Amino acid sequence: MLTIAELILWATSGGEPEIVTFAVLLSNQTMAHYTDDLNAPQREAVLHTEGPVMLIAGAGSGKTRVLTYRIAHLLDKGVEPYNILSLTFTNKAAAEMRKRIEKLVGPEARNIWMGTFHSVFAKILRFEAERLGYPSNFSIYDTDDVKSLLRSIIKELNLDDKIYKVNTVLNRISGAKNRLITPEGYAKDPFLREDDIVAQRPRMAEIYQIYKNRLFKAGAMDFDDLLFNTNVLFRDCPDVLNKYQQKFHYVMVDEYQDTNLSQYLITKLLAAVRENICVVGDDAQSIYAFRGADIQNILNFEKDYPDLKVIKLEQNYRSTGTIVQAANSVIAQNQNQLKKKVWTGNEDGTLIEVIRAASDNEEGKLVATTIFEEKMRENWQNRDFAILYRTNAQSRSIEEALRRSNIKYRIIGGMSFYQRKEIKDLVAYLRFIINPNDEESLKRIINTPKRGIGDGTVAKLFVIANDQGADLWDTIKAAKELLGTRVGGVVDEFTVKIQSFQVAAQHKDAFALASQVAKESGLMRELFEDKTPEGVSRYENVQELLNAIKEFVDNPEREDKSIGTFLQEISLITDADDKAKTDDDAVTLMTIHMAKGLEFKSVFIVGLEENLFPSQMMLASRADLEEERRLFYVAITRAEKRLRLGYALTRYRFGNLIQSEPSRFLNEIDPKYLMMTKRSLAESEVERTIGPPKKFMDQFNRNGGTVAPNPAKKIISTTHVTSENFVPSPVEAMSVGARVEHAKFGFGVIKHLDTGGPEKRATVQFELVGEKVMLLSFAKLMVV
DNA sequence: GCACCGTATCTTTTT
DNA sequence: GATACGGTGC
Repeated sequence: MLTIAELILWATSGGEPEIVTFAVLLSNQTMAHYTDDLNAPQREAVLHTEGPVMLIAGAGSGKTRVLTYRIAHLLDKGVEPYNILSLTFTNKAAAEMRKRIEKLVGPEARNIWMGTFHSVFAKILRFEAERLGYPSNFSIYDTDDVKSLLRSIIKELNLDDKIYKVNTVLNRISGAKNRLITPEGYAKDPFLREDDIVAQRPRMAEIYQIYKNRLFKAGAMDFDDLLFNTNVLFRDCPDVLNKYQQKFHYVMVDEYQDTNLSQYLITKLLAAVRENICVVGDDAQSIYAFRGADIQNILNFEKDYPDLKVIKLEQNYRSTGTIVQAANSVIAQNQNQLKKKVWTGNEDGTLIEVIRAASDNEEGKLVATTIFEEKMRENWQNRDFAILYRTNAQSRSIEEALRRSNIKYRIIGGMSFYQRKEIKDLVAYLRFIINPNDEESLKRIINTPKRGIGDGTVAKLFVIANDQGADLWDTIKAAKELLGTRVGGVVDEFTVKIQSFQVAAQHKDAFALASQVAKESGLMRELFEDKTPEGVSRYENVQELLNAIKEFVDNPEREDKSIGTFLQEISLITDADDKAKTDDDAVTLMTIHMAKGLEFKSVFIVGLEENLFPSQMMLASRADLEEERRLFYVAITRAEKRLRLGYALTRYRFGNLIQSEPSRFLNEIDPKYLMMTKRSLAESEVERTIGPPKKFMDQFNRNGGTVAPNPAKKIISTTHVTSENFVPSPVEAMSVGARVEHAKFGFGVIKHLDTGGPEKRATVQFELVGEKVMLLSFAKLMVV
């Protein structure tokens, strides 16, 4: 029996008339069916296809479902899939959406233009490269390539690399490109110049200019160029712009709050003719300002399209009431935000647990044991859990603990497959074969495996190529004349080998070519001879790359099987996209940034410490701190059922121990949603050596936070079981010498009353915890 | 030209 | 605790 989708497909591809009617009927039913499980604003968003639409979609509000249905609805209405452009934030999100649309409407979903800004426009640039003077086989430089090139330039200019730090230079250039500032524009900009002069690096503009020239000469683009050059293309070639304007009848942009100026302009240009543009965003989840994202794009949007339809999705279907309200209480502290009320009909669920650990290692252990217990209790699987952190470096201690507890885990982010040295080496060969001006690839392979061509020789060749304006490839082919016969001869052998590969590339498919290169370059032999475990693993990685190329070539759905296309695709793959990684049942570890858009039953946010989260670097301005807070908001809203917040009192950083204080963010959650668990195995030891984490605990107690009954056997000596008839006494009842009971600190005597300040305060000598100063308006004390 | 070793700096987050 | 760079000795 055919599925409805298949029927529709059959009908639309020319079935018999009766069937068509039947299918249309079914199709309408399908519509009715799939709009049935949408709420009113969601349905409106799906059905309102013509004209500009902006969806303000709160966390967990079913945004992906709306986008999926919306596209399915367009296809249902007869829009051709290749007339739809859908831009997502990650390749994974695109793949996921494509899968879901395919379920609804069938295989025609494959022809929708769907992907990240970078991948979609890289594809377009490849078609149109000549218009910009680029080869269509242009290389895409990743961050490592870019840094290496910048290092060379800084060195060649004889600049101090302590002042001109590669990362700083890269950030400056990247920031400029994202705002569409050219090197000439950079040099003229008084603000940029002022910044650079203050920072003692007056030659930034010059570096930018040289960098740009070198990329162009190498036939290479960096990530930012993919967007920058798309803008140049559309500006300088109106016919090309017109072509794509006519092509894309419907444009959709997900995660609109994270677009930068460059991306904003591209979408605006593409949608200018039909204005069928739908953007989806949530200002509360804007976490990429550091990459040039600008919330203003959302505000500008209303100005750009006066007849804009704004739809707000505010009902959260993902999380418990507690989690939603806690998240709201956090984000409410930001001044900059659009008005929006996220709510949920879900039950309140359990309180959010705060886990305090003595050290980062203990934090890992507590997380591991908690996961173990919860898995048993709820019968959940590893894949239901995620551990989120601010920086990649934090994964180490968690990994260690999970390994010891035999809990399977996977790490998203960090070094991806395609960043490994052995992979990059082989990829560099392939890249160089189809683009022999690719300077960075040449640097990588000219002496790999070792063939006696040292840094000095390579530097010499680059100087010749750059000074005389000659092609890099022509230069090294002439090595024999340019260098001595000894080194020149070796370089010559290398170019001959490359040329033989280039010939092979003419008639062999990508897989055959890659296999030949792996073998004849000597890369495989070198790795094969290394019998250390790392060496074996490297050898296997290269095999895996070859397998991936084989799969690429064997895929019948693919029309373009050229090695160039393969290289382009892998250069834009990130670790998060790796499908193999999400297949087995494992706990997920990743940064909060990577977690955006995902959801898990049980979420741990760890490392909630001042200077770590919020990050030290984000404390300077309110805007930065607010971005950190949005990041915290994103983290909280990943959780469906359970949320736990962890912090450690000590942590290794740089390899030496530092003390940390609980994050201010802990104080920003309304304490009525929190529960303090005293799980820490070494708790008493912590108190003795470090003292209680005063700031957070004080406020926590004062505000009436809940302390959970200790799940472990040991009761901490400071825990007090409140009397049955405990009722806090009014402030007037307090007097010096009175014996009082406190919900948490137990019994004590008031030593001193201070009524002078704005708040009445009492100094109380407790039997269990010693002397404490308490604000009477907050502290719950009962006179006994 | 290359292999080895000590030192400095680094950590925010990503396409 | 890693990596990248400079210095040293072969």
